[in-house]
Amino acid sequence: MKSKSVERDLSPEKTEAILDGAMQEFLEHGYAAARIDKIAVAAGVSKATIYRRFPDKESLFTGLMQQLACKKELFNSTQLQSAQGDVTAFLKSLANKMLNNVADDPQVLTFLRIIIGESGRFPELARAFVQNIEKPILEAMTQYLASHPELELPDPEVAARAFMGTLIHFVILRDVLHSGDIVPMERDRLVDQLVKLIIK
Amino acid sequence: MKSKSVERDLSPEKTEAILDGAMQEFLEHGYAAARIDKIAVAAGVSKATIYRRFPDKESLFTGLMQQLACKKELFNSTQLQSAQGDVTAFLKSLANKMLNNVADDPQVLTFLRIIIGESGRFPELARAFVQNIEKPILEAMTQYLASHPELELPDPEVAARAFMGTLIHFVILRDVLHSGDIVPMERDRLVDQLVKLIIK
DNA sequence: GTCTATAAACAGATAGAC
DNA sequence: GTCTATCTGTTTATAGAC
Repeated sequence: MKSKSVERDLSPEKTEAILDGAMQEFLEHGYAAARIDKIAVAAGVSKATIYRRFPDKESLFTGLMQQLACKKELFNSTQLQSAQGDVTAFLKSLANKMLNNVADDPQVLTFLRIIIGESGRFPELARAFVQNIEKPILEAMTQYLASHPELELPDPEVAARAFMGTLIHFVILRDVLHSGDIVPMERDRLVDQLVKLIIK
Repeated sequence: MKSKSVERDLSPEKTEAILDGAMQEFLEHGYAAARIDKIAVAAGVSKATIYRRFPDKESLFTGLMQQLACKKELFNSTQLQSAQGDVTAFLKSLANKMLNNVADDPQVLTFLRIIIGESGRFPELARAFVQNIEKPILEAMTQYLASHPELELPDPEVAARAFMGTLIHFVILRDVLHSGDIVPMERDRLVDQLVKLIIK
């Protein structure tokens, strides 16, 4: 009665190693081009050991990605931690934290590529990402903006979307699509003017 | 002296059929999971006929996608055709046209998935997309906003990015990531309030 | 120039030894 | 429970016939 569902006396260390290796391989090559063989090598186990815990390649992929889509740490480290200070300063610092978070971490970019790239074949994965990552951020932003009536925002929810959408679009162009030089935009300028646009 | 570079007396009809079949297959399955076999069947030719014009799978893929990334018709059918009427009405109609364009055409969504999903392995493809699609739209938007000084926009370029970013983010959440029900937002409401946010 | 048939390599999944 | 060796089906790419 101490085993959870299917897993039964399987070495947790190897399971962890497999998930690590799978993450590396899937993030680097995507689903279709990822090789079970490579995952086994990276994890330091045999393929049979992988197939003892995961029925097939697809299960390994979805299991891993669903797990990743819940790790909020990956994204919003600082989720509206302290709504102190004036609104302008707070929004700027929030935007900067979000941009730093992806700029520093290439894995976050790769993760975004996979989520969007595989959203046609793995819609549930995309939905889990939105449910666990995007939705909480949007709701917190809306809440924050709505709690400041002096801003006189006619629609805080749309304002939150504009804020997030502008930043994400910026990241997609600059970092995901490698086009920071094609459509150049100073990061500080974007943040400053975006905040002005929202709160004025 | 009438052949262009490598192509030499190859049936243009079959080349066209191959590109059509390749588009179907690549858009549906992505690069790695696409099968040359399927492309040949869809095009009504043999695999050898494909390999006579394209050295390998990768060339076929990049050639096709680069071509697609130039077909602006796919996207902004109406590119600021007539800047007539008041600014509010014009921006709303522009936003609606953009949203209609992707809502109606699942191929556009699939194309976006591929561009982003493969941007790690095919950075030049991503850059071609930005150069030919995103950049012209952003520049035209900036130009339009800047040509209306009565709006008193401190930074038309950032305003244009906010406008585009909000709409694209909306499309990504609702259509690309299949999450319109998780983070619901009435389309007309978003457009109306977004325009207000920009021009007021 | 195009097709049929095939080569050659590979990848997902498993049987059986330990 | 884990590994080695292998099976089975598949896939890119090409050689050779027409």
